Formats: sequence, structure tokens, C-alpha cells
Amino acid sequence: MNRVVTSMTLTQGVAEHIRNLIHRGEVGPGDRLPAERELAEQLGVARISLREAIKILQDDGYVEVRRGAHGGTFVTELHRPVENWRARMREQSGEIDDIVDFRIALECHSARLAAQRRTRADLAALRSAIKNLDQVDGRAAFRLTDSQFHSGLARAARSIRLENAVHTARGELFSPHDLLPFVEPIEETRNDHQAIYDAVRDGDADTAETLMREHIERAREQLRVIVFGAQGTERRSRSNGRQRRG
Amino acid sequence: MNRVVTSMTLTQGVAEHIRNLIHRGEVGPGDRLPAERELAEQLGVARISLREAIKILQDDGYVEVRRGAHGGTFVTELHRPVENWRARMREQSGEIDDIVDFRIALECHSARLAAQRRTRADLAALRSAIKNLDQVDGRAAFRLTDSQFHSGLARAARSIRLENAVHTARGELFSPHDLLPFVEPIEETRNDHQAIYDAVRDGDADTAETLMREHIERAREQLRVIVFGAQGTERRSRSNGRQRRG
DNA sequence: CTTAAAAGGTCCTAGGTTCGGACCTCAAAC
DNA sequence: GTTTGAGGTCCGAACCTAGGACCTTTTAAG
Repeated sequence: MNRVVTSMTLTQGVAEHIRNLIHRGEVGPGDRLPAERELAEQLGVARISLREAIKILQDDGYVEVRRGAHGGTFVTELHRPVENWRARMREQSGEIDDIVDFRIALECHSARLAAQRRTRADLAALRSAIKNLDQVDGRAAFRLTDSQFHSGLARAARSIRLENAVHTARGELFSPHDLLPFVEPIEETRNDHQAIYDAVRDGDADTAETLMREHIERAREQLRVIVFGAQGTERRSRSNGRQRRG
Repeated sequence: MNRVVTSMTLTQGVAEHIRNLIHRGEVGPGDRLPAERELAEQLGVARISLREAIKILQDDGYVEVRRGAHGGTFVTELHRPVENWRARMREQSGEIDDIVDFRIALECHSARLAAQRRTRADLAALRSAIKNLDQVDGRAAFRLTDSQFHSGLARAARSIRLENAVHTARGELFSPHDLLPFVEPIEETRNDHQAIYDAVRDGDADTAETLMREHIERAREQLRVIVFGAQGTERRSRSNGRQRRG
């Protein structure tokens, strides 16, 4: 019978929405957002609310705004946001595990449901996402296709709440792959996705779920490397936040 | 790059918070909420915001307000909210499945994590919740102890996001048991909870997860009976929303 | 019967948010 | 240097929120 209720302003909500799109890789470095008036209408908010949101993102280094005929709002290289994010994750060391645990809950069940409910169109979208993974030029684009696969799976699960929650949870992390100092994970990810796809296609819910769990656990390790450095994996067995609340 | 962002006012947020407490059974018919000034402070909002929220709940028939020395805000018998809820669920027939699918994702993984991470204190809390289930006098009180078990499990999972999401998702449904026209589910629930507890105590994550899935699937059937009537179970195989989006 | 106390009910000021719209300014392209 | 497609600025109205002062109702105690 206690606890506190908080409320976001529209401005904050819009900022978070756009930040999540960037985190998930839906829009990446160099991309231009739609013009303010246009985007405001798309989002269903007043222009001033959007402008305030952009201001926040600008201050945080996510976007930069250029005036003039070919101006607009452009996503930066994200160096500062990534550093801030890493610092925050290092400070609150349980945070990564909390988010990843949440993602596992959501995406494993999504995979299970997708295996039971997928349509031909769903499978086609997933195949396309896997295919794009091969032909990706840069790491930034990689992030988008990775996002496409997971989003497609969430969509195939046919659960609105689940899909939204997957997007929200994924938006809390930077997609890791273009941050890693090595490149094997790309091939690894492709294999994981292919295996999950096969299970979903065959309607094998248990396997799809298990593979997804393993896939995200690998992502957890990658995130640890990114945030804590190469020795992050070992540090885990010591006292990495996990047990901090008992 | 589209979609709409919405934002709740504080008032709406507070109303939803209290409504969720009622739905989850944390406060039930006849219970009195703390005095306005006191509750406002507990929630960290201005009194007027709380008052507006109470007004909403009053209009929806969740609470009634009495003035005077021994006055206050009292939870009603909830007849009207339950009817409204049933009507809404009947209209949007996919809604129940959507919520239940979401709950399965959250609570199954909670059960899994709980089996891996539970402390002695967690186990004690769960035992206590099961024990109270036996000694419950009325159906209303049953709802509370049911909520206690599931909350205790979410807490034992040691994931803040998971725990919050479990609460939110449970708050979207009325706990069914005091709505059912028959009483067997109470014993059934006790057995389910006991079995889940055993698995959690033994650290058997797979079993805990599976049992939880079955437990919530039973709840799904009960909800169908409540909303659609006794034939709801059969209707499911026809066209119960589930496939409406492909 | 009167009064004190505990509640909800009402009102006010001040400041923040959001909306929609009008109008200004910059910078690239022609 | 003009055009044009941006972003930048400003305004008034409506609503939300905070926090506090004060009023009214009801019950129980004296």
C-alpha cells in the first residue's frame, strides 16, 4: 500500500522513443530524422514537444541539428552516448543482468509462440532479415538487421504486449555488435538466427525457446565484454551485482 | 520511424496504480485506503492529484468516499468494475490471450530464475503464502494470498524489471477466483502453488517453469469461463481472437 | 447537547506542459 | 541573389500539478 507513482512528460516520452529507435538500430549514425513538422505529426504530438525532445537528445549527443535547406536532425556517431551508457552500466553493475534477464523472459516466450503461430509472411520476413545479415556492409547496418530479426520474431508471436515489451527492453541496451573489438560475433549471430528460424519454421517451440535463451546468453557475455572489458566474463563469477539484493 | 507516443497525466497514473492494487487483490472490498493527505504523501504526489484519481475510481465504481470523522475512501464490492471488465474483455476477444501470453512469458521466467536464486527468506515467504491459502475465510482474501505467492516468486527472481512487469500484468486482470461460480480452483491452486514451490526449493528451474506455464494456462481457462461463460473453453477452438491479426 | 477531532470538500496562487499557429532566420541549390 | 526547405522564436489558451489555507460533515467523547 505504498510506493511512488511517477509520470513522464510528453517531451520525455518522445525523447525516450527516439532514443530507443537509435539504441535498437532502427536509425543509425548519419541518418536524418524526418523534418520536425512532419515527425511531430507522425508521432501525434505538437511540434514544440518534439523540439524539446530533440533538444534533450542533442544535449546527450545522440543527434545534431543543422539548419538550412538541406538541414535537419541527424544521428551522430554516438561516441558520447555509448561512453555514457557504458559508464552507467559499470556503475550499476546489476543493471545489465536485470535487462538481459528481462529480455530472456520476453524473447524466449516470443520464440516459443512464434513457433506455434508464425505465418508464411512471418517466415519470409525472418528469412529476409537473416539474408541481409550476410550482405551487410558496416557494423552500423548490422545492428539494424539484427533488430529486424528479433522484431520479426516478436511480431510472429502475435502478442501486442509482448512485442511492445521486446522493443522497450531492446531499446534499453545498445546493440552490441558494432561496439565489439572483434568480428566473430557476426557469423555467430547469423548461425544462431538461422537455427532459431529453423525451429520456428518447423513449429518446434521447445527448441526455439532454448536456442533463443542460449542466443541471448551469448549476447550477455558480449555485453559484459563491452562494458567491463575482456575480463568481464571471469568477473561474473565473483560478485557481479546478481546477488546484491538478498 | 512512425508510431505514436502517448503520455499519462499524474492523475491517470495514480488512478491506474490504485486500480492495479485492487485488481491484484492487495486491497479488497471493504478495505479503507489511507487518508487523502497521508496517501498523497506516501505516493509522492499532491493531494489534488490523488483526489482527481480517486474521483476517477469513484466514477468507475471502484471506491466510495464517506465524509466525517470515521470517513475515508473505501473499496466497493466491485460489482460494476467486474461487469465492465467482463464486457470489455468480451468485446476485444483477443485481449485476454494477449495478457495471459504476456504473463506466461514473465512468470515462467520468474519461476525459472527463482529456482536458481531464491534465498531462505524467499522460500519462507512462499511457504507462508501457501499456508494462508488454506486458512482463507472468504474469496476476497483468497485473491490476496494468491497475489502474495506470485509476487513472492517474482521477488525471488531478483530482477527488478521482471518483478514490476509481473505486477503490471497481473493488475490488468481481475484475479479470477472470487468470480468463479464454483470453488474447486482454490484447492487446485493450492496444489499448483505447492508443486511450484517444491521445484523452486529444489532448484529445479525447468520443472518450475513448466509447472508455472501449466498453472497459468489453467488460469486462462478460468478466465475464459468467467468472461465467456461455461462454454468458453470450447469456443476457444473456433475463433477466439488468437488468430485475428495474421 | 455541545464540542473536539478526523476526515473529505473547496478555493487560490503559481508555475509547468502542451497545443496550434504565425512569423523569422539560416544555408544550400539554382 | 533569389528561392526554398529546413530549423528558430514567440504567443495565447487550455490544462495539469504543487502546496497550502480554509470550510463542511460526521462521529464520538464529555
